[in-house]
Amino acid sequence: MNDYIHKLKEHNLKVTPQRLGILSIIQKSGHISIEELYVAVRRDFSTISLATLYKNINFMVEVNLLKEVKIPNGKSKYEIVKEEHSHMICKKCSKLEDLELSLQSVVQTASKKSGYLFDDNALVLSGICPQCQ
Amino acid sequence: MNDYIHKLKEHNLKVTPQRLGILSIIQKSGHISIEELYVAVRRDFSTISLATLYKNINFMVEVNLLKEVKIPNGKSKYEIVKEEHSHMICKKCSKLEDLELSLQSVVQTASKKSGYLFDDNALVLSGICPQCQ
DNA sequence: TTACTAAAGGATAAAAATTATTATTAAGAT
DNA sequence: ATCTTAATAATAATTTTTATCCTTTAGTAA
Ligand SMILES: [Mn+2]
Ligand SMILES: [Mn+2]
Ligand SMILES: [Zn+2]
Ligand SMILES: [Zn+2]
Repeated sequence: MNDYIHKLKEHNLKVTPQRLGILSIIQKSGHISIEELYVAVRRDFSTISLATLYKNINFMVEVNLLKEVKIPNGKSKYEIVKEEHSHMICKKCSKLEDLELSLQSVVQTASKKSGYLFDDNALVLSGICPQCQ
Repeated sequence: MNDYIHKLKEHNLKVTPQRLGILSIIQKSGHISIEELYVAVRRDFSTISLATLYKNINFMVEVNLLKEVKIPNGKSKYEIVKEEHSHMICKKCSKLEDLELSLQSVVQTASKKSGYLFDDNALVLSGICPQCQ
């Protein structure tokens, strides 16, 4: 059936229709902001509370089911956690896309240079997408 | 004298004591959040309005005198614009540090792969700093 | 220097974003 | 079917950011 059920239970979160609805919309959209998400979720759950949405987003981020993507000069978007990846954003159309890119050598260089032990990274490249060029 | 005077005039912003104070504190601190900045600025300008602070930060970001650094799981910090660089943040002590690192080959690879034309990037590596290890 | 003008500052209200509270509902367990 | 606890909805409160409006001041030019 739905994989979210498993993921939720895995993290000791009860499986509610609201949570499944939220996750399904985030999945479908790829990346979505809180406001966009609220509008979308309300199409399925007209009475859902904004507080419920915030609480769930926060929970899910805490248990690593969701990830916040911070956008330069823009509002954060949320996505379902998957393999580590970077992002590209188009300055014209504001489209946000995934980018699979190995940062291994960069991270290794950084670690050697600084003495830090890194276990996470966030890279957003900004520019103009092919369609907008 | 002070280099900020030149930078402000360059961007058609009037040179006020408040602005010089704000810039001087940001410079000294390296990276600073709005709240921290407000506390610090009020030591020099006890009556400065929070609105003035926000307005100035926004202006200065717009004219590229300041840059906002968005931190994963944390509040944004601001810094004086300088050469392009990346950042490292320690998950234990929350210290934020600059990291000079060439992303040229990564950006080039990304561009080839995606067709985007990139002119900006934001990379934050998260981990444990040497002192906290 | 003085006077003028537009921009900037300060006080405050308003708006937007997020979190807290509390009574009701419902998921998961027995 | 019942029970217990967590989740939801409604709402208030808090926090963050922006707008308004009046006063002050920086920059300019007599
Ligand atoms: Mn993504
Ligand atoms: Mn920096
Ligand atoms: Zn585009
Ligand atoms: Zn540390």
